[in-house]
Amino acid sequence: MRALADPLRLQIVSLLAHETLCTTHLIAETGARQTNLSNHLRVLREAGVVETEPCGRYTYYRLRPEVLESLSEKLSALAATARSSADVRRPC
Amino acid sequence: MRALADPLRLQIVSLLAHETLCTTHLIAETGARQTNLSNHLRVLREAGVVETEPCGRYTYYRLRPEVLESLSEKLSALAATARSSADVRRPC
DNA sequence: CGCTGATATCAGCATGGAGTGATCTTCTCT
DNA sequence: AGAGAAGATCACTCCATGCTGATATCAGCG
Repeated sequence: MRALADPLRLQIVSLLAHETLCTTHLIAETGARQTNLSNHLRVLREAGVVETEPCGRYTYYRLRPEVLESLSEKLSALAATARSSADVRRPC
Repeated sequence: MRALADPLRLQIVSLLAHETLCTTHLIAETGARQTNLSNHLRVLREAGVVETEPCGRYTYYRLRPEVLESLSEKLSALAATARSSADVRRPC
């Protein structure tokens, strides 16, 4: 969750959802500095949201859909639980 | 996203998914201070994740499943897009 | 009414984390 | 080998935000 909570990181994830890109493309698309982008990409990498594929002197970043899918299912399950226990209320 | 990115707030949401609670219960369950909890509840309220129902001198908090559901669908859509464009790669 | 308990708000402090510039490594090309 | 580009890491600054204590508000009860 925290990895996706930053606006720039969410933008990166949206871009990567459509195509695999390397850092240079992401710099061009987002307008962010290289260092800044590299930091955010590290966060996404350590959270398992993206994976890297070195290709010569470029580094391609690809989204890992499983992670998003898994988070989506967790939220959906929470929502379902909430719906089914809508009338449960602990008395004071 | 940002509203759910905090661990304490996520805990609150998990608790509220099972039953509607008032602030006193949440204090007991989480062990957090009243002020702290009230601040987080405000964040969740302003994000539309929870809604309040004043009941005498108590304030009950209830989860709004639509919001979680909507976020879940957005993530799922992103994952689906990523899957379908897994082989799309912009050349450098 | 005043007291007490529930909850919200305010102001201050402290820390995490985002942004930046400088530097280092590694790859490619000549 | 040397130059230049891609990209990671480091060290630093600074701001957003989480936490706290004090205070305000309001409902219920004697």
